[in-house]
Parts: sequence; C-alpha cells; structure tokens
Amino acid sequence: MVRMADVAREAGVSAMTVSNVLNQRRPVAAATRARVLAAAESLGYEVNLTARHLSAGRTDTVALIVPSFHDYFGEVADEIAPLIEAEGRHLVLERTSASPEQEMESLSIARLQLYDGVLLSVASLDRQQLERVRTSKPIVLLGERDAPDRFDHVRLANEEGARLATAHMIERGSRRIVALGCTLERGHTMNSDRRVGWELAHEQAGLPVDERLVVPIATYSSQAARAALEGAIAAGLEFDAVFAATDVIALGAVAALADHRLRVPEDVQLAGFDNLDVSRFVPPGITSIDPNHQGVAQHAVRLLHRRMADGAAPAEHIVVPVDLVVRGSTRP
Amino acid sequence: MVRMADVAREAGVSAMTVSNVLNQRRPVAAATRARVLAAAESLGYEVNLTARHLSAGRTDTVALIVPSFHDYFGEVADEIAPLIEAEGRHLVLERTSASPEQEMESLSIARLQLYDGVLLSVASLDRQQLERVRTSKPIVLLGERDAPDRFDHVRLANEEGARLATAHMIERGSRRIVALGCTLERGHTMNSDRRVGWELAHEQAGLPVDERLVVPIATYSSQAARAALEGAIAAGLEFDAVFAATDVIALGAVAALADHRLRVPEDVQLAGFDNLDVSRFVPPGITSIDPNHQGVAQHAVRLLHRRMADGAAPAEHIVVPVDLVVRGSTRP
DNA sequence: CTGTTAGCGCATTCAG
DNA sequence: CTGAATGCGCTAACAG
Repeated sequence: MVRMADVAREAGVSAMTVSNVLNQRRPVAAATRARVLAAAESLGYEVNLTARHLSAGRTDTVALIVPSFHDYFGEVADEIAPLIEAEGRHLVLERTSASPEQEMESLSIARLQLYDGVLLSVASLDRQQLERVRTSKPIVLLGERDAPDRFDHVRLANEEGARLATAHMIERGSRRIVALGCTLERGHTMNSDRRVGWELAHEQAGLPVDERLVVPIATYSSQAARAALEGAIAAGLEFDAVFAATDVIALGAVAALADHRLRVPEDVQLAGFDNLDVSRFVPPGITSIDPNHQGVAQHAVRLLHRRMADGAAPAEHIVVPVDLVVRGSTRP
Repeated sequence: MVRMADVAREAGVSAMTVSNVLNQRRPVAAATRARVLAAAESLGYEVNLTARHLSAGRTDTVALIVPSFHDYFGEVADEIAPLIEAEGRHLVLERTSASPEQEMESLSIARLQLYDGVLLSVASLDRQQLERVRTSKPIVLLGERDAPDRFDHVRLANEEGARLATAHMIERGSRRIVALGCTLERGHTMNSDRRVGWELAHEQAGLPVDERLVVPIATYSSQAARAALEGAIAAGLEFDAVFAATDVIALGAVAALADHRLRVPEDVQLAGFDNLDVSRFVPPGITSIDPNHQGVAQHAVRLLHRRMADGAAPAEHIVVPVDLVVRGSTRP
C-alpha cells in the first residue's frame, strides 16, 4: 500500500504538502505541485479514506437502511441517491431483513458512527423499541409505523390514499369492496391506516362497513395475496371490487381474479397502492395510489440535511400527500 | 462521544483491558470484566468502527456495486446479503447510475479501501476500461459484458437462455418471432448474446433468420419496450411471437399486445428473460428464463471469499446455467 | 491476568 | 508558501 509519506519522499516534500496539493486546501507553488502530482501518479497513490474519516471525524456518507433491497425500497432509494450526491455525499444502502433484532443492530451507535447521517426505513420496530434508540447521530425515519415524536419522520398519507381509492370505486358503482392485505387491528401500521381510509370512504358515502370484507394476508407478497383472495372466493365471500393495500398485493389479486374468470373491471374493480411501474403495464392497467416517491425523497433528504446542520432543531413530522392514478382496472 | 479511554478510567483499568473484554480477545478476570461492562453500559459506550478499521486494516464489509437499486439488481442483492452475513461480514450497496464515469469512480482505489471485497455489477464499462482498473483489492465482476480474463467473473448463460425460450416457441408453432430489446450489434453484451441465442434456435430448427424481426429499444424500460413494439406493429411487421430480452421488456410487450387486441398466447406467444416475480402473476403468466439468482449469488460470494483468502489464485469465469419456466403466455 | 508502547494514515494547528 | 508536531480511537506486540 502506498501512503502519503511515500509520495512525499518521492517528491522530496513533506506529507503535509502532498495533502495540500491533493485536497487543494492551501496554495502550493506550481513546480512543487507538479512534482507531487507526478509522484502520486507514478506510485499509483490513492488516499486512504478510512484514515481520513478517522481524522476528519466524518465520512461524507449517508446510509439508507431498508428492510429489503427490492421493490418499493429499491425504487425510493433510486430517488434519494441523486439528492444525496448533489450535496457531495455518498449514499450506501444497508438492509435489516425486516427483523427487529437486525433493525436494532443497524441502529447501534457503532454502526451509525460510520455515517454522517442515517435514513431509516422502519418496517418492524414499534414505538417502544424506537424509544430506546439513544444517539446524537442525525436520523430521519421513513415509513408508516408510529414513532416517538423526537425523531424526524416522513410518512405517506395512508388513510387519505386508501380513502381516495375506495371512494373512487364506490363512485363507479361498487358496493362490496374487499380490503385485501388490510387488518382490523388498531394502531398505526401501514395496513391498519389503510383500512381506516377504506372505512372512512364507506362512512362518507353513507354505506355500511362489513368487516368480513377485510381479508388479511400472511406476508406482503403477491403469492400470499393470491392465496388469500382465492381462499375468500372459495369461502363464498361476495364482492364487486378489491382495494389492495399495496400494488404487489394487487398483482396477486389480478392473478386470483383471472384464475376465476372474473373480468376486471366489468365483474370486479381493482385498485392498489404504491403505483409501481408494473401497474401501468399489466392489462388493463391497475388504478393505484401514487405514493409520491419524489416527495418522500425530497423531504427525507431535506430533514436529514437540516438535522446534520443543527442537531437540536425541533423534530418535524411530514405526511406526504398522495394521488389517485386512474387506469383501466376501475370503470369509467 | 465516549471513548474507550473514558470507560477505562471509569472502570479503573487500562484501555487495553476494555478492548479485551469487549472483543473477548484475551481472558479477563471475572470481577474486572464485570466492572468494565458496567462502566461501558453506564457511559453508553460503543466502539468507534472507523478507528477499528484503520487499526485493523480491514472493515469486515463487502460492497455490492450496482447500476441501480431496483428490479433485477435489488433481487440479486437480497440473495447475496445472507451469504455475506453468514461469514460474519456486512454487505452494503452502492450504485453507479450506469454511467461509465461513476462506474470508474466507484472502482477508484480510494473507494475500494473502505471494503474488504467488492462485487461489481458491470453495466456499462467495456473491456478496455476494465483493463485500466489496477488494484489488489478482491473484486468479482457480475454481469453480461465482456471483461479481462484476470478478473473473477460470474455471468449468465445468455445465449442458451435465449435459445431455449425461442426454441420453445418454435416448437409450439411460431415461425416469426420478434426479438424485442435485442440488437444486431456484435460483441458480448446482454442483448447481443441473447440475439445470438435467438438466431441459434432458428438455425437448429432449420428456419431462416429474418433480421427485420430484431426490434431494438431505446432504454431497458417497459415504457420503451411498449413504444417499440407499437412502432413495429404500426410499421406493418408481421409476427406470431415475441422473445423479450428481459421480463421488464416483456411487460411492455404485454401492454402493447393488449392495446392491439392481440391475444396471448392464441395470436402471439410471448417469452421473457429474468423470471421476475411479476411474471408469475401477470395473466396468463409469462413464460420466462429463470436466471438462477441463487446460483449467481452463491458463485459470486464463493469467488469473492476465495479471492479474499488468496489474492494470487487464478481467476475463475463462471457461466451460470439457466432454466426455462413455462407459463400461460406460450401454448401447451 | 493486566499494562505500556507504538503505530494504523491523514489533516489540523501552529511555526517558520 | 512549506514543514513539524500532534491527535483522531483503537489494537497488535511485547512486558511484567
């Protein structure tokens, strides 16, 4: 390994001068500068970032910690990356496997010290566990779970999105709308908040809420969603629309409906949530709630930036508005 | 910030003893040990990993560098992560935006020094640019591009996969098969190799190869694929099947075919490549080539592991076999 | 079993 | 404009 001292010796200067040339921190005589650059080049020198980080006390790197790398989180990450890079920092992704243990570990101060700031996409930690996280590192929470007020937090307008999608299908004539992947449990989680929105749409339309239409699923996968809806159909549940808690779930619903030769939207209307790319292309196009990734990304980075500048600033809690995107899976 | 020295003072021992207790490196008297742990706990001490990394000369961290975080790469990353973690290391993702500049920068020795090993998913660097990468850091290349022999490299059996999918549709009666998202250009790239497989299937079946059926696309998006196929249809291209270079492209084809009321598979058969989750659920199910993510992940991690153990070992070039997964988009 | 010394490679501070 | 001294926090090697 080539160190700065090696370059210094080769160029006949001190290490400090090498540092100054390479970082353009102080003016250096042109001739000296040229010699240093030549020496660095010929030895193939590159700065040791670990040493720089230790010395500087910062890493110019931000971590985005997600439950898993694919689907929704990958898409958000691609939105966040350029915003972080625009400020001259690097973004790295780590994942927690959505297990509370790993999510806690990734929050250990040790791991945090590698980064100047952390965006944590909370999937499974509850309020109490988050309460125990004590660190002065800038952290911004992303996601739909309830969290302590002292954290900056960006979440979606889950209720409003679910209400919009459900109201839209009521307006287009449906009266028995399955809430697939939702839950009757209370407490702020993504699938509970979305069920509340589904209820709200019924109340606002003066329709009764039939809790049998809430069909929970085992895991947030298309496979589980397909199985759950098949099960509901087999059990004789009557319905004329499906509100799916996520687009991944909606995709499972598409498959289950096709298996039973139920036409979308003629027999059953369908709407999802997340506006994944795939929803534009699966015929007849899946009506969905656009979660405004860009807005999420912008707020998250803005809050983190602010927090890194001022650790004592009061916490902000952002609810990012969402939009209904109408496609062929709901009736005109 | 609490340092080891603070804990040492609090516990009335030396820093070395604190280190030994926390890392279980050397036996420590039970009483001392207890005092150290109590002190660490009460002060809220956590080791500074940057300092440890500098001192130890390693980071126990592997980077997976990908062109973008979503879709294919996110799925592979989720396969690789547990294998890395099983060896007691951490995995982080960085992205290059698929620009050659950034891909080169992520390969700068400086950046590499942060990691004990690097898995680089090559999207846009050509052989010549890779040739210029000089480093003793363990690197394993992933991806379909041609690369210098001195690198360990894991790629898919692209030709064979494309041949399988095309031959399958020929067998099921198609004679004019569009190669959507492929290219007539020579040289080892993903979409060139897959075109070669498409050709090969024709030759083996004794069928002529009509180059007008090769329909390239502007970007690897469903949107671009949809537009390209619409364009081909509008231009009067006659075909009875589509081999899509990727499943993302196949999804665009599904949309384009639906727009033109062409039934799959009755009017047009369709097969893709990548076996994305979505392909199982889009009616009638998209026949696809399974890229064997798990095999890719296992080989990549194995090669990296080997390389980290022995920097001088001869480079291995793995071609991971692929499988045809038949679904409803091709005829029985 | 525990402590001392020294150094990982860089960059800030102060001197010249 | 350039250099020397010093510290970032941890741990390997050596003493005791």
